[in-house]
Amino acid sequence: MTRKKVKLAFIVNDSARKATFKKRKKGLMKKVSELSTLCGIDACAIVYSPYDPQPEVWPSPMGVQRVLAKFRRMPELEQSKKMVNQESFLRQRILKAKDQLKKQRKDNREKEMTQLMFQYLSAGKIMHNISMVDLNDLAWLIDQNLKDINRRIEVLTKNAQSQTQVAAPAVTDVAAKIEDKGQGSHSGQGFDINMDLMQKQNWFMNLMNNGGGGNETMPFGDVNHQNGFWPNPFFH
Amino acid sequence: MTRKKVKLAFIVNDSARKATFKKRKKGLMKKVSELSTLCGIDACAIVYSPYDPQPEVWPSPMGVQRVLAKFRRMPELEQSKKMVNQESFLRQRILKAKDQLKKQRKDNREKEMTQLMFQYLSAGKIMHNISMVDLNDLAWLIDQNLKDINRRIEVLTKNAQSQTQVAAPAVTDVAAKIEDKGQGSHSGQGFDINMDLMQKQNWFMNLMNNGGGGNETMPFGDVNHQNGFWPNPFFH
DNA sequence: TATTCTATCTATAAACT
DNA sequence: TAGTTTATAGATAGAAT
Repeated sequence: MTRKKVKLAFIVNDSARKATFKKRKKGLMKKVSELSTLCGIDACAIVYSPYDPQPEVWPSPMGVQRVLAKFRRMPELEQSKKMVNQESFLRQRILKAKDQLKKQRKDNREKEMTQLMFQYLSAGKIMHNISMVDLNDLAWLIDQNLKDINRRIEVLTKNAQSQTQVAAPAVTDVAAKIEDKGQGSHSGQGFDINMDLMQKQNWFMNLMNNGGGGNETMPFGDVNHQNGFWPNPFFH
Repeated sequence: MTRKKVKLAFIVNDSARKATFKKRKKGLMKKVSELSTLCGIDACAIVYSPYDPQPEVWPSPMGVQRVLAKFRRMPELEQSKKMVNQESFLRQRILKAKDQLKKQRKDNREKEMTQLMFQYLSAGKIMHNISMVDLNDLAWLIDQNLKDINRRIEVLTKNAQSQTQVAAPAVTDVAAKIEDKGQGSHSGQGFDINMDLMQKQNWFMNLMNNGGGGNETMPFGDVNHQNGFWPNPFFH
């Protein structure tokens, strides 16, 4: 079937519009009824249609009259406060859609970087033609993963002291794989999981600046870094 | 998580009620908005809550006033016609629930009989302590299956004349399995897929009446049958 | 045209932050 | 308490009857 997401616009086809009207009016009335019952509040709805001279109302003519009276009793100015009108309603929805787009982009970017990360891990060699921006994000992602692993290690360490010796080396092995194959052989050293963020950033920058030769690159160099803040790069 | 089906009743917990109110009011307003846009009709909603002295309305104070004026202009008697009030609304829902229950029971019964049918097929022997009612329904079910198979055969026969010889025996084999293992050996005969419904009913009745011995039971006997109508037994 | 069916979309209860 | 997330309940578009 592959039902499409409805375009929120007047339905031109007459019979389709009538069918939709019937279904949605019914759904709407049910919603009003539920809202009123669940939350114990006064509410009413009035719906006019070309299919019937009478409006359809909820909960009843009397109920509507009562709520209307309450509404009319209020000064005009008060009525306008806190109200949901069509314009502000649409603005809200647009804003929400934008937020969702932003979030989606962030998620996509994160997936992209994860894929890149696994390419590094499985290919076992340095990829060329990767932009500075990608490397930056990739570094951030790896850092996040290491943090997660460290948190996990802490938990395990607390739960069973004997497991510390098993869990910790597992982490350094994974990181070392990038380092060893890509850089030549610093194999004895492993990846310092406590190395600060700046150092890791620099490692990636050096990797980048030294092109593909890479044999003399020191992965854990100590060159200049601009500031002490490493923002989440996925918030573009 | 296993979210429960909401009981449609006043939410006693204050914070839960407020949270639900906010979510559902927003959802409701969206629904009114969509109904109005999609179907190009006049509609309004007014919601009072203890959380705000102002009512929340849709589409706007002016819009509400306009719809209200239209509503008030109508004679009282007219207003009451075709209206959805709480009572008729509930009656509708109860009726629908009853229909659904009925349908569910029918479905359950059909599944039960299907299971029974496969027990016959796989156990390869006659089950005892099966009620007349069950046998009746089972017979109906098997008959339905045979009809389906025959329809299928017809289609295949039309599509490729050569397939007739392959498809037709497959049917008789399945039916013969019940017959052979259960009854002794009438193996050469097979199951006459064109046998009329009455004959099948009688076959089951005979099966029933002859108890478990079953060696001398003629499955396709021709004894007395009360009427020529075999209703769908699942409509209890 | 109305009703029924069902795959899919949407609303939202409950858990989590 | 309010906002966010996630999985399920509910609504409904489009097709079939």
